[in-house]
Amino acid sequence: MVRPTRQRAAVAAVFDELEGFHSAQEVHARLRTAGDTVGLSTVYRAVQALADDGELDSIRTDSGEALYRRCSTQHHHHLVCRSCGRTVEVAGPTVEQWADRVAGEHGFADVSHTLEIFGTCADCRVPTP
Amino acid sequence: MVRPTRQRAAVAAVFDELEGFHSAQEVHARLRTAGDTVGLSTVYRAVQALADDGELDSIRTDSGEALYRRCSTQHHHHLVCRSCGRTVEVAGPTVEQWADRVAGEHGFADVSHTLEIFGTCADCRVPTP
DNA sequence: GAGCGCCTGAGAACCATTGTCAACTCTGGT
DNA sequence: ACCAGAGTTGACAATGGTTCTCAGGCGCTC
Repeated sequence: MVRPTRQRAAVAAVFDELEGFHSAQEVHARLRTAGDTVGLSTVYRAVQALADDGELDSIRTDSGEALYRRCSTQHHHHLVCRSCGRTVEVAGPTVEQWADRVAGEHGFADVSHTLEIFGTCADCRVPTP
Repeated sequence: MVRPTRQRAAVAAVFDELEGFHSAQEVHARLRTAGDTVGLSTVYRAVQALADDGELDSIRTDSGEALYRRCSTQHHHHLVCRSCGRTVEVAGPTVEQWADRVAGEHGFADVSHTLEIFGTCADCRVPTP
């Protein structure tokens, strides 16, 4: 049984306030400085629980750190700027279908997939003369 | 100055022999069992150097482990069995184009992407009666 | 062959993440 | 309200991939 607790609410609240991706460590630090003492383990657990429930979306940085963010329930992918980290959510029915079809053709069932697109966004691109 | 050494050649050779993605740890273990003693640190350095040179491509697993593979001239993705780990290489021109187009629409340049498909292969699926 | 640097490698350090476990706190039944 | 039981918490230890350190090794050039 999942029980609503102060700590869980606190973690969820952080993602309501913040835009974009944030690490568990960051959430923990933020709660600490806000005077809201929540154990680090608890933050990790809460964040993972939220991710399991589909309330948070997670990606990995190049350094292997896990980042989470409040996301829409519908399945989508991310377009991430290599320079400033800005992310755009993109939906791609085409890709979903393609992935399912290809997997099916090879006899794979219960299919899921991960897709991240990286690039340099317009703001970060240096206007080379 | 970059100097060609036995160790670096050994690491590069591993990726010539192997298909798909492999971790630095795995490369190290493989060299060890092959009687080719190369320090773990050196494997990490070699792998990163190769990645910097664009000879290897890297991704992160869900657990945060870094995987590398030889950049084949031909771009493709992987269909991985969750149970036995069997992988199938799949090419998807559709996806490539879609990714480029979507990125372009959002003003992103210099686009790359990672895509992995997970599922349960026919052999591992339990024939539920 | 000699000297200069880059390179190597064993181990320690690092750090995000996960595991442990006793104490705690909801929740439902009485 | 009270109690019992089960989910939760949090300080701390442990884990594991990756990086750092530094003394010694080795390739290159002269």
